[in-house]
Amino acid sequence: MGRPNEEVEALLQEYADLIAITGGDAFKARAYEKAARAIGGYPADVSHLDIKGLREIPGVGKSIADKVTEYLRTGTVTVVEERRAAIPAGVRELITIPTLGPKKALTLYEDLHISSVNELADAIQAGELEGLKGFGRKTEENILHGIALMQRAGGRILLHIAMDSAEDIVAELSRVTGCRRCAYAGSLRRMKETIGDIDVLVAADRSRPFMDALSELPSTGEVIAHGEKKTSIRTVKGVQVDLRVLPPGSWGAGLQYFTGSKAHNIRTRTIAIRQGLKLSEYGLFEADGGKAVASRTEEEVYARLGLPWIPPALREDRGEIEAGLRGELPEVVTERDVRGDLHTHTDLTDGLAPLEEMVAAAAGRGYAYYAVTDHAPNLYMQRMTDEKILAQRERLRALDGTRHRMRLLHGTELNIGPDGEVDWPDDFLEGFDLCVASVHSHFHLGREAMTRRLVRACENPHVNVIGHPTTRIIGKRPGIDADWDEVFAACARTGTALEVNAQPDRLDLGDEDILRARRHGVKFAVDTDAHSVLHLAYLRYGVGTAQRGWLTADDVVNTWPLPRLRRFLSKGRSS
DNA sequence: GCCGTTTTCGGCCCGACTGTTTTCAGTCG
Repeated sequence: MGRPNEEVEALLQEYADLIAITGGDAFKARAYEKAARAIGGYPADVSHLDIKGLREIPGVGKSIADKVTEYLRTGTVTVVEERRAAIPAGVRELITIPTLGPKKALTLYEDLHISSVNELADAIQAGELEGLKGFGRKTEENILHGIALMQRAGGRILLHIAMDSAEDIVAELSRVTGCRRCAYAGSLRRMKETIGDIDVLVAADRSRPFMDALSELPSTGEVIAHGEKKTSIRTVKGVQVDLRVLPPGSWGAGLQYFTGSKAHNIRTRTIAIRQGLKLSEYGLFEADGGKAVASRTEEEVYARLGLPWIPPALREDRGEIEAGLRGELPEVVTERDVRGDLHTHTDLTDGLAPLEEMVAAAAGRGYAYYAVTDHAPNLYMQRMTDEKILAQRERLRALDGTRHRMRLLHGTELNIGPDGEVDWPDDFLEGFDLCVASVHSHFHLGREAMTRRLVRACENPHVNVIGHPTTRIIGKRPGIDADWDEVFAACARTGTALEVNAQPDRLDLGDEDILRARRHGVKFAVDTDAHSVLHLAYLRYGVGTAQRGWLTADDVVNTWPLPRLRRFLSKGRSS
């Protein structure tokens, strides 16, 4: 069930929330938040650290180190339990609603005894908030909107949460005697941005040991169904997992069937029918007589249907069948193609790790190049100055080439102001190897103004990548409104790449927008926007999203060799 | 609660925006 670091991070974050809700010292709450984040992003396993080791983590002092130790030893922390007893869990849930923070949550709880999102929605509908101090009509609207946004995610979970659970379960089941194959399928394998439930497949002659093993995992909270062919459980984190055990001979057909999507499978089954065949999770059979013709591998099943093997990320019935039949399936970009990350942070701004550690971790991933792009001054809270970024450049140049010959690029993440302006003048920007530029404020300009703003940013001769272009946060904040076709055209015209931001709660651009942008001839940068060493591994989600957008390596500038990338970054200026 | 051009306690990411106020509190990035 996740790394101990994540458990501790969640616990400390919860404690911070509880302090905030109960009106405790805001700085104390922030101290816990900071420590939570630092522990979550800390490379070493906290359960292997003693008090001294824990206190070496930035933001962790005596008190927090003691609480972490208490948690690791006993599984609980007394003071956290006390606060939990005082505040129902549902009250904490309230602050996950955008625009609703700890103060309003406490008012709702104390004055109206509201302790869940549903109760709040009902109370607003019933007009019970009228007259409550600080809650006007507009606030009610915003809250209802926030709740709707949350519910639209429909209990679906983010990709990386599902992936962590799925990989744990696959690892566990793979150890069970008799396991021939084990893998996750479904929307997770297709790398959809949110996941409803996790499908796990096992190939084995006997199903019982696997059904039992899943039911008995420590991460299993509740067994929903326990049968011969299928077992469903809910993890302690509330994620539903469906396990199916297939005869080894049916592995390929089963994997194909349970990977979906439904729309893709309808197409493959229709093709089978037209050829006098029948396709099911057990194999491809002759319609009359039922003789099996293919089932061992996915390749075999697709081949018998006259199709090449189709990468799971493409299986959405968005033209992949037709392209496959024509032999024009794109060779989608893979993680191996990526030569470097072009958007990353260090502890000079809001990253957790120092420059040297991020660079060492990047080198460990085998990158040919790596860009450091800390925040620029207009994101005031980061307190960037000319002196600080230039000093970082010195440090970076000194490190350049010392790590497996990986080349370092010095960049920055600029802020795109409401009129499309950025933080520094041209002559200062000239000194960077590349500039990412992103929207961090003024999310509610009108469509026209927003479009003009983004186009102007593209036209800046120093802006190379538009970071997280829509600024959406999945399940929390919709993307900004702009005439995207016009923005995409501007990107193509000016040689500005669009980012596919790999943070699992962003995945921005998303697959649909990528497909649209690609038609304009835009180039892309698949970046992690890493704020810690661990985030560098999020690249896989960005690549998955890029694949869902049908991108090839040629579409993605950070798969290119460095000289070609540098030419792109010069935007036509003589360098 | 953590941290320190620091040894003992004061400052802690700072500014903008929104909505509810009528001078400001709460939330967000």
